[in-house]
Amino acid sequence: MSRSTGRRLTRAGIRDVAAAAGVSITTVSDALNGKGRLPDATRRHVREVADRLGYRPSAAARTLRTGKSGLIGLTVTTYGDEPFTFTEFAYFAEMARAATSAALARGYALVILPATSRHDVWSNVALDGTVVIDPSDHDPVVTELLRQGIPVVSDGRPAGTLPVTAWVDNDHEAAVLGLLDHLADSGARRVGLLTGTTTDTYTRLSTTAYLHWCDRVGQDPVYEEYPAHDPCAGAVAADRLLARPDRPDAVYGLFDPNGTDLLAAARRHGLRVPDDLLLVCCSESAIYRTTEPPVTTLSLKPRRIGTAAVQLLIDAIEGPGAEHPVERVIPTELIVRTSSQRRPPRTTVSAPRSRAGG
Amino acid sequence: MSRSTGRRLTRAGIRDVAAAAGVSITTVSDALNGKGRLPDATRRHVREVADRLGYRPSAAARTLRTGKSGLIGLTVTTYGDEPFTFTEFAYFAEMARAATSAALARGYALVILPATSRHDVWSNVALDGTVVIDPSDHDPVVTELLRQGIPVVSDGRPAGTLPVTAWVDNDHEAAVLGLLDHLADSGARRVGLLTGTTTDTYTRLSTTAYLHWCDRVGQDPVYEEYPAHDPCAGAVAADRLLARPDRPDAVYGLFDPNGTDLLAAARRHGLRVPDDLLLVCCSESAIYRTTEPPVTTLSLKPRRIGTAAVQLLIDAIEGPGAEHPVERVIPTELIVRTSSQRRPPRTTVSAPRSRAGG
DNA sequence: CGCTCATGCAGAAACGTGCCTTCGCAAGGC
DNA sequence: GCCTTGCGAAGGCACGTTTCTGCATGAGCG
Repeated sequence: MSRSTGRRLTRAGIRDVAAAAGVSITTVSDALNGKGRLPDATRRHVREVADRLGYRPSAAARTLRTGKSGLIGLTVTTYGDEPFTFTEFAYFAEMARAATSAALARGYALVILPATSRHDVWSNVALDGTVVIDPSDHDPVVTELLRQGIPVVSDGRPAGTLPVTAWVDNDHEAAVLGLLDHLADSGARRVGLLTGTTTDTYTRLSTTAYLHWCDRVGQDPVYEEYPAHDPCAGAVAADRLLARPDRPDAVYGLFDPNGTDLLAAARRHGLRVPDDLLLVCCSESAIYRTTEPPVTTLSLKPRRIGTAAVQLLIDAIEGPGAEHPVERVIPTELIVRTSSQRRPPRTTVSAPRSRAGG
Repeated sequence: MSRSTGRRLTRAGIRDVAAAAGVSITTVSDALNGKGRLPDATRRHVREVADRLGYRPSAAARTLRTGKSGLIGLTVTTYGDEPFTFTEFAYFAEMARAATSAALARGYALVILPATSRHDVWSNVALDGTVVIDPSDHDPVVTELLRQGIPVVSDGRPAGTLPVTAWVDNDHEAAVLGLLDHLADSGARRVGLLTGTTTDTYTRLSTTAYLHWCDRVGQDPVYEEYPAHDPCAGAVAADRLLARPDRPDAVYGLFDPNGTDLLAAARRHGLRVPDDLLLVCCSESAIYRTTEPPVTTLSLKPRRIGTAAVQLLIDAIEGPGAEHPVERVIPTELIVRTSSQRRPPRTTVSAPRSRAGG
């Protein structure tokens, strides 16, 4: 009745394929999904008819029936109201890219969602699991997802006792300690830090590692803070750091743009890099290969982070998860360039924990 | 029967809310969605019970019933096999960020999908519409989507007669012509081009605009091509360009990293910027504000592109689309810095079509 | 008083799959 | 000749929601 009228108005459904092929709905479903016991002739016939009608199974109906949507959420952190830290630092872009690639390779697609609790949009999409970036201690979104039985993998070790399914992170303390040792090996007498006012785990761990290192080697800490989400504040903070009476002769910048900011500040203050000032910053950008001089960078390996997070998440989705959260630590890489070497370079790439290199 | 057993095994459904509130399913649905004619007392009561049970409507069921998923696809171009151009150039990251933000503001979420026809993953997600980046002439994915009645908005004016719902683009010819005029105004005698071997619309339009300009001013074209997806090839091509016997005294680089590549190449060749070589590149990166010297950049305004594309798409989804494709041209912005000025700077920002600036 | 009409709510039909159950039928063992 | 076995395929329910239709009830009105 109403079915015969909807000829070209609606997309072809599994019923139409069954009718056109002269078989039942079950047979069509089994033939297309490779299930059941059917002779190859029937399978081919059904597939051919389905192709001819341009049949596409309804993702919504399949999701409703099977409970699996093939969608993975990826939270993007928001500073303030509107803007998303997506390209603020190349880290996020690289990580998202790797995560997208890894998800697609296993038949999943990524959905970009805001870390803030935009309730309407979160509950409007059926998620098989979620990757969250640096969740806060008692993140309401994460808690709600876990309550619903949806696996959550965190990029960044959760601070409190947030019961995530798994987490991936670098060993930030070890990375910073190794990097500071490298600067000291290069002849640094007083190492300064350019850090952020934000309270995220990365900033916190890196800063405390710096303070511990200063304590260990008996140096007074010399650091400047600025709101990392403000692209202009970094240049100002770099200037402040180099204008101090206790000016450092080596600086580590926690954020991606700090390298160019510090280079520009050094030029303004008449400081030569690396002769008067040693420089390292944490960055994933390739531009530091061609700056004048090339800048030593600490890479957090966002591609490996993103890939590992998605792999762990899909493993948890497809297999029943373990009781305890799975932990995976990704090693960092210190890419040594001219800016942190007072003597002719010995090696180009070194591991972060090479402490015995006296 | 089977319903009473699934107490905590399954999430609370609308039935459970109805039973707990002592009303019918219809009343629950109407109360939560603000439809129907219900007294406020009933509405509040139902909302309260739903909250108490932690009820979350099933996105899959809603999508199946209403035909709207609240999901928008965003294609990412792939070079070769695996890698996605996501962070290759800051353009994509900025554009995706703005698109995500605009979509979320209107209650939609973005799904990242590969431009190549990964059939399984495309048909596994229910899309209300899609934004495609620079589709090829007869893109099979776009054709299939349009056949299913799904709106498609293109970033980049479609080359052939691809019947997209709408498209957003810059006026690349005008931008390049204005930029070359600016270089000529600054005293350039022979302007070179660093371009790509790829066949995408942006590269093609920009290159032909350059050739037309050369033809108009009576200059022999001087250009070098390289595969834009290879991050190392740009530095080599920049070197080639400056090593030519007919070395240009001004260069425009089509891609984001070309600025640093050309600066490094100029240093190697002993050329001072801007005294011996004027420099402009197309980039969205903030680093060119702090390079030595700061580099003039052409911005394609990816934030406005991404926002406009999503706005047009959602308009097409929610209102019945017009017959003819909607076209929107976003103006570019030439951000003039030291690298393209031989004389003391007169202005910092100028419109691309300022030709009467003798 | 009987008729209309607005109000407040319930019943039930879809939406398009996946899968569990059943069922016919032909062949083979007793 | 009857029961078992296995193959091939059909019937029908369930997933959880939206929404169309429709039934009571009480008030307004001629």
